[in-house]
Amino acid sequence: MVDYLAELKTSIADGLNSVFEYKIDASEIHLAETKKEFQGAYTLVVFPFTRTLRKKPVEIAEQLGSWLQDNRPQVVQGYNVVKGFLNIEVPHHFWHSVLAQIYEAEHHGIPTMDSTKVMVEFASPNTNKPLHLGHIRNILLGWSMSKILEAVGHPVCKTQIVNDRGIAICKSMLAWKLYGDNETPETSSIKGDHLVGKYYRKFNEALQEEYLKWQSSEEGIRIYKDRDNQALPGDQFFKQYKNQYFNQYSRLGHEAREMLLHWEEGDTDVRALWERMNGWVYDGFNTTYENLGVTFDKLYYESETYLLGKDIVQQGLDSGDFYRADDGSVWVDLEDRGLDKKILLRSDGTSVYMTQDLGTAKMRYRELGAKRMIYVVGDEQDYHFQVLFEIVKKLKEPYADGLYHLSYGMVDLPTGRMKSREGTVVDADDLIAEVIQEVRHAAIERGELEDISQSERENIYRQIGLAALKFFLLKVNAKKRMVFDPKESVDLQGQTGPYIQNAFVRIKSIRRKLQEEDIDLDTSSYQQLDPSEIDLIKSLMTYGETVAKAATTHEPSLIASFAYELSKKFHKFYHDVSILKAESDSARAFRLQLSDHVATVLEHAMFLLGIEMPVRM
RNA sequence: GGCCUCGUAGCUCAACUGGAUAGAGCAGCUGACUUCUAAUCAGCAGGUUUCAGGUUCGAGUCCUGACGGGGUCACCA
Repeated sequence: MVDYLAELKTSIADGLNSVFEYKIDASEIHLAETKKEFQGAYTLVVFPFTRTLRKKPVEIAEQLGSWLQDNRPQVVQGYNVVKGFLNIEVPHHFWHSVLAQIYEAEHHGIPTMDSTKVMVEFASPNTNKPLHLGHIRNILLGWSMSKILEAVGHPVCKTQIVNDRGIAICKSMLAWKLYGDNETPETSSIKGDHLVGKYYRKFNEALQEEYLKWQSSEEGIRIYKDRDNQALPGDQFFKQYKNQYFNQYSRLGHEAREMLLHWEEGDTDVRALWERMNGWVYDGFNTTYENLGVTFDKLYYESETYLLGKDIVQQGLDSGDFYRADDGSVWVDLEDRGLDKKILLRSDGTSVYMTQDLGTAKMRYRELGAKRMIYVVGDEQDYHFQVLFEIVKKLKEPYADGLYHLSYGMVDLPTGRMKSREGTVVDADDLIAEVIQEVRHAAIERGELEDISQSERENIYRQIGLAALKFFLLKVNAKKRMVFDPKESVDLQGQTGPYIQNAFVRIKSIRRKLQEEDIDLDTSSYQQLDPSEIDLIKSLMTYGETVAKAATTHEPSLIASFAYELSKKFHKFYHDVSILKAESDSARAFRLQLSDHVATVLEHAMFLLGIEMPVRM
């Protein structure tokens, strides 16, 4: 659909050739949209040609413009030159044909780029506590990325890896055993993941209490006296020492580690408790996922993958890519690639995180046949993935070039980082409930939707609330750290999800008014388009390439920006011209077609973000 | 400290990868609903793009350095 632009580029290339005998491929010509303070639709920057043509920019632009107007009148209606910028005016009949092309285009004009299978991993929760705001950003980014990749032709496998084992869940289990009094989600009516999180907190409280007592015990006093840095005050010393205390002196620490050992040995009781409590957590997570509107195609559990990767280590040793240290540990040296040495097997032969990830990648490649794998993980793990990918390259795995870390920035609060110790972590379930509640309030105040059933109304509140939340998180460049202001996230006006939904609802409302009325579909006699109409068409034309770009750059925020811009232009159009009471039948038909298409594209763009569109609001 | 990363309006974010007078939203002020949904539109105000150099026709964008924030440098995950 961009046929028009292709035609324009070819014309420009022809012009450069005939006027200046300058040969250039049309694909190398870069056109920008003309800024709104100037006349014209598209702009060619002629500065780059000045050097080879040895002419002043204005001369080049003038001669080229004049040639285009004379020799390609069907493409270029007029032009003007400002400094080195050639602004090109497009004949109105082109907008008609462009709209028609857009209307008929398959897949909304999104090009099919690649049909390689790709795996996207976008959730990796620990089972010792509920999901929070950070997980939400992670999940939404991954979900959107999956939809975008599907839109350009990839079969996508959406995966989750559950960190279901380790010391953390043992802490929750131990605390539950000690203080739980057999409490279950049923007896307490607490959501399963929250209940397990409650005991995780309980463990840390108990540990802290125990630690404080220890600090004034004989042993504690002795350790403090013997500290290396004598200048360090007590509270700071003990803060630093906590980890060591946990591992060496703590009774609770000892018991938790015992439990982990029992778990690894397959102790029936421990395993039973583990399965039971993890089961509660999964029920809880599933509710949250359902509320967020996300699903997964394949689940992986760390308890099943944590031993993987040892064969890869062997393979690396055999090929000489890895080496064994004197104490038996296995390492990889990546210093020639600007990285460090990294351990892959401990001296006792057990695997580390990296080993596990190597094994999991290989397993996924075999199982899913995915040569491309995208890991949606926070930027604190940038280095880890850099190393992981380098190792895979070193081993020349067939999927080595298809690995990508979609790294996103942390979510901060206006008060700073979320800190579980300070209780500032924004809980996922609470947050979802709050945005919906906010919408309910606003809707009741506006007195809208009173004529429909309670359940329909609630569904719309849910759609709007989630749109506000999701759009708020997705409009920001994924790589950037962002500030989450709870007040702003429930905003329903301005640059928000509901603003976009509102544009859609307005169109649907017009459609409802039409009923069975006949619409004259002949739009050709509508000649003089309104600027707001041209603006809309120009936006619609770019949808396909926007999606393509979002796919290649792994950047859902591009879709969010697009949807916002398109809605903004629609609201302006809606305000400036009358649709149902248009000045002529053909104007009316034209505007209806245009509006319909805006609705279709908006709905699709929002679908790529994982946001539903209500028909009323 | 080494490496990575970010720094744009009071606040939250854009800026088509080097193009015109740096744009939106929120917050503030002013106007527009008997009209197709005002969850909207129009306007005012708000900037030395952290600072200092450099590259060139042209820099928020590229290079060097400084300052400031964040991350990461475990036989943790």
